[in-house]
Amino acid sequence: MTERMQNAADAGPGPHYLALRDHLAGEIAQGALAVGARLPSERQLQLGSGAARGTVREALFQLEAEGLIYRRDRSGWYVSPPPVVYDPTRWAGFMAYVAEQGRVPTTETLGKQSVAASAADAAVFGCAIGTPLFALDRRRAIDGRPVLVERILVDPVIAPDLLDEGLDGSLTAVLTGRYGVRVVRNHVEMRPCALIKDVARALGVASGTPGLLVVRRSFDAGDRIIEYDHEYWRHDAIRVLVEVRTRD
Amino acid sequence: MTERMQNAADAGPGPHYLALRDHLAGEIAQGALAVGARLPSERQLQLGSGAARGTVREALFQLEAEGLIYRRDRSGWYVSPPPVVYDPTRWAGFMAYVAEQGRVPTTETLGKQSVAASAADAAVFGCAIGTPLFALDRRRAIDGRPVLVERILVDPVIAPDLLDEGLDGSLTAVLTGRYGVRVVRNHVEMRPCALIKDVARALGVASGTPGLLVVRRSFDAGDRIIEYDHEYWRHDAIRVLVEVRTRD
DNA sequence: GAGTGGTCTAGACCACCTT
DNA sequence: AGGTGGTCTAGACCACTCA
Repeated sequence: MTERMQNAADAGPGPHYLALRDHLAGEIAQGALAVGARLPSERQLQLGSGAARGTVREALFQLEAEGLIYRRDRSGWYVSPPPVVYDPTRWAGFMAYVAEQGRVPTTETLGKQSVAASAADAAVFGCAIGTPLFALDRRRAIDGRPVLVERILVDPVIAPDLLDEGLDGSLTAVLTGRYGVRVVRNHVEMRPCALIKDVARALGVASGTPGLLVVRRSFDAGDRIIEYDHEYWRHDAIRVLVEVRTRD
Repeated sequence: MTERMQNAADAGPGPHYLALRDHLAGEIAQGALAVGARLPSERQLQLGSGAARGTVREALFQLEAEGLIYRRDRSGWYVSPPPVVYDPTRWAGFMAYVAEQGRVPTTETLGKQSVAASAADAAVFGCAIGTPLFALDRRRAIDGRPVLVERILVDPVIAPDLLDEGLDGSLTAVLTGRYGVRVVRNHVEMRPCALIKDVARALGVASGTPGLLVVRRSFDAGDRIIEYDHEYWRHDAIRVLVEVRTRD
């Protein structure tokens, strides 16, 4: 379907950068450029295509936006691995569902600290601005490639010694096992965004790379917020899937 | 949070295009550039900033990727209206949930025809390749601004005279009211994509504009597929929200 | 240190939208 | 017809990665 709707009318000549895009996309589809393979350098593509470097880069940006390739800052362009499927209705934690799909998940804690609640945080936690909250910054990778960075906020009242725990696994498991918390409701919000500044740096991507922002809020039976999580994903690493039974 | 994580370390000078981005983002935040307002032309921004036009365009692309502005092909750059919230678990149809949010939805039928099932379609419908299917192409707008184009496939066996119906409203309503179909399960898949070719043209955007692809499949109680829908959204027009009660 | 992508310049012509 | 964004060229220097 994507192919049918978006590749119709391939006939016309169109811009040069789209011709180069089609050429590279073809090599990826045919396997001449395998998953994870590095593309020729921009200057080599320039020679091969006779275009200016800016035009070559436009073709590469197009493929990046489509999720076919990605870049490692100042290292090169590479063919993207297939995305993992994320189902917010069957939330099992990153480590679990990535492993289930035959991939190797890893988590790295970038920092843990106590921060003062911003106005927005205070609204979510129902506390006063400036109230201390635990903030956990993590980077997660699939098959060694960083795919997201996240910041999780937790109310210290719920997990007083959280920052002393091992936090490279499932945070939900820690909250459940160690603090007896029971999550009964998840609220998940998603939107395309651009990865910039800190986030881009942490993921090793160029600022402005397209991404997906996933905001998760977990609540217990008393509707207390348990986790407030912002995940910045590389947009080509994730596919969201929701399965819903219509209520009668 | 977005602000906290992404705007930290604003101190450094950084690239010129990010400085211009910050300037324009500030004007939008402060309301100096109102929602729907048109930005100065690229050449005017060039004069104001002393940068080359390519640099100005980089700043604009950045803001576009963040969803703050959008372009009308060869007309200009405009401040994006706020997104509508889409909740696949409370699926009520585009016309309904857009109106609920105080916006004005419209639908336009671009074409309706019988097409032969592709290999992918055949797999979804459980039919042979080449089997005739009804295809409905529509464009939908919010407050007059086109936000998505879609192609819906329906099995003629389920709705034999579908193409003779009025199809500018809710298709699900037609299938339910006229053909007695009952949808009990929805399968929704989402991923960032690039809007290219036909889709870009139909939305009046430049090829390569970032978008969101939503694929919906509806099933009845007998697990027969009722609707198979591909929606290509402008990425700044939609925000996905899922609310899930954890099963016990 | 060689090579890579990241940023930037200063032009140019075109297709298309707007008036 | 004039202005807009879309495409393209042919350079340049820089920050960074990698061997």
